Amino acid sequence: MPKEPVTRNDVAEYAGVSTAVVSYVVNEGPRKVAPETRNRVLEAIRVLGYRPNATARALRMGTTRTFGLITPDGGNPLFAELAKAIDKAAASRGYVVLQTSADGDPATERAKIAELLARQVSGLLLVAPTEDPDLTDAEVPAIALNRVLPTISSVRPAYREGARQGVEHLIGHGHRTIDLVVGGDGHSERELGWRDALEAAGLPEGPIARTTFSREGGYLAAQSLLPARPTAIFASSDLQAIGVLRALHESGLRVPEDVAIAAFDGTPETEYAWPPLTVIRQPLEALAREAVRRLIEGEESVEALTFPTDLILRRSCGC
Amino acid sequence: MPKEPVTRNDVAEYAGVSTAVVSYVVNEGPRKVAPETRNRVLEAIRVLGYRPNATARALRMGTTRTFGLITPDGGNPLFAELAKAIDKAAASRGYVVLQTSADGDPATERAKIAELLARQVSGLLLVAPTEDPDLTDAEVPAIALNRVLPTISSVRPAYREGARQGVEHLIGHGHRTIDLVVGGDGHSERELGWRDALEAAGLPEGPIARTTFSREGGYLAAQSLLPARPTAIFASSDLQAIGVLRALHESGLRVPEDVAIAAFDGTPETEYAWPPLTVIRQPLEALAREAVRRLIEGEESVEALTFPTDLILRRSCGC
DNA sequence: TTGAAAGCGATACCAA
DNA sequence: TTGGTATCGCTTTCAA
Repeated sequence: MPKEPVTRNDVAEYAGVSTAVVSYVVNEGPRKVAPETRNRVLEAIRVLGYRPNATARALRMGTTRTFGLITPDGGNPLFAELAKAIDKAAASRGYVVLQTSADGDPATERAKIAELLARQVSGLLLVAPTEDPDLTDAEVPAIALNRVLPTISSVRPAYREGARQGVEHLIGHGHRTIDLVVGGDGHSERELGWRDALEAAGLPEGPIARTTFSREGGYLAAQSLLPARPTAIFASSDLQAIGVLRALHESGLRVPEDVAIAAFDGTPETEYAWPPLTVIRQPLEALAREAVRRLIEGEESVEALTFPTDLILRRSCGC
Repeated sequence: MPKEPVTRNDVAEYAGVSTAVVSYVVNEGPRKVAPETRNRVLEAIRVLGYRPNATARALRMGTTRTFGLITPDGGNPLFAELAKAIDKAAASRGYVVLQTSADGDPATERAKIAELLARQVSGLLLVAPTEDPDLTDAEVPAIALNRVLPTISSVRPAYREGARQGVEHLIGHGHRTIDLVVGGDGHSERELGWRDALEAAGLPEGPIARTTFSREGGYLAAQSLLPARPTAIFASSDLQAIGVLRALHESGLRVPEDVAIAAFDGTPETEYAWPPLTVIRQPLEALAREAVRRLIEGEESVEALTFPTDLILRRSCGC
């Protein structure tokens, strides 16, 4: 049964002081309060079960201490992990996170951004946004994660270097051709990293299968690659690698004996894939912390900062 | 560069009307506005790029149209899927969701609840809470998902019937013993469903391995079960089943030829496990919709509603 | 050290 | 049909 909310007025009355004093006590400033008065107020707060109204506070202060977070798909394990890291980083600074999915659809994305702006979020975190948002008359800092945009600040993993490292590792196992399963628009940095490694080793570019960033995408891509008998495949995401694994199993191919695999991302799912996947792990915690820091500290640099990845060796590459 | 926010006053001034009229136009009520005046106001809104301040509105109206969502772990694929479904259900009703993780820790859970209450959420969604929250002097409706609590409303999958159905299916494949890998406190409904099925078939209870709701938990549990040569294992969660699979693969056991498996939950990950897992799928969308509906419509029933699960047959059971 | 009061932006009643 | 204004709960300046 909903009860009447207890306000600062009730507390003031109960303690026999003015509302200003209650405020001083609650916020420990900006004026000092006599210890005895302070105790009366504290007692009143306790007895009445008073909880300051953050909405009123936000209106007065001009800040909600709330971030808006938009991902393409909250169900994607990578984004779920990233969201969790962001929540943690935000919580440690006293912020909370309004999280929502945009389904990778530009129109939905715009609508969600508008909704979050109307709610006066103190900052916007856009994970892999589909387009450059129009924030010109927004009073709010924004940062893109895992995608570089012209007009807003961004942080991302060192895609190119990470991919290169993964492919180099595969090459180190003696493979002369490394197939690529890649998502996105064909200008991905992960693809460039794959090229870098091949070129550095004087190897020709292997076959490329372009697809979506999903398990099914990886599965279909692998099916298109298999007739040519690949010996090693690099996948641009975990999910794709999982799909690749399935295609290989169905074909009776052994991993890593017949085909070696490595993938970008490194979500927990890969550790329990069969065989366990060698991955380039995204530094999600570092990305989250830096993004939150920039938002809070109002760092306006549009410079796209990059965070180093981790190569995690497991069975799928042949190690 | 942060700009000055445009307020309703600016719009009123620009349009040459009072602030009340702006409000009438924005909210399409509660008073009628002459078409011509209305157009002037709309024009002003457009030109100035006015966005109503939801914080002020919330203060005035006494509702934020925001839900608080607490899960034990945002990184868990099941909870991520559920959160996504909740976001969708909430968004369709004009609500947004403040999502946070409590790490399955009661103290953290209490702190997060307090934080969300202070922020005046319009409702609280608690996924698998660790304890019965003290909401006695909160003005807010709450609902538990996937866990029944004495003092608050709840919705959950038909754990017992679902588990029973899964185990029955395994029995239908001719297994005379069904091992159980189960998480939680030992009073789980999933365990009861397993018993139901065994009893109905006149079969003795198979071995039980109690562990955590995680991949690693399933892995360790399976290792403890394997020496006795099980022919079928039912896991109380997807994650555990994934861990079981790994243990089986490492032992060189074939699934489903040597050991059949079925599991509760049905997250997308199971479809791409090797072999694909037969699962009891939780009706996440239905759970989310009902939870949101109850919160919005203020249904105070403490009755614990249950939603039917889906048995999804894949390779791991022997089908 | 404490209190009175203005003001954050929006809603909606009461008058005009 | 439109406008003036009290109010939501809180913070903080200014005065006492």
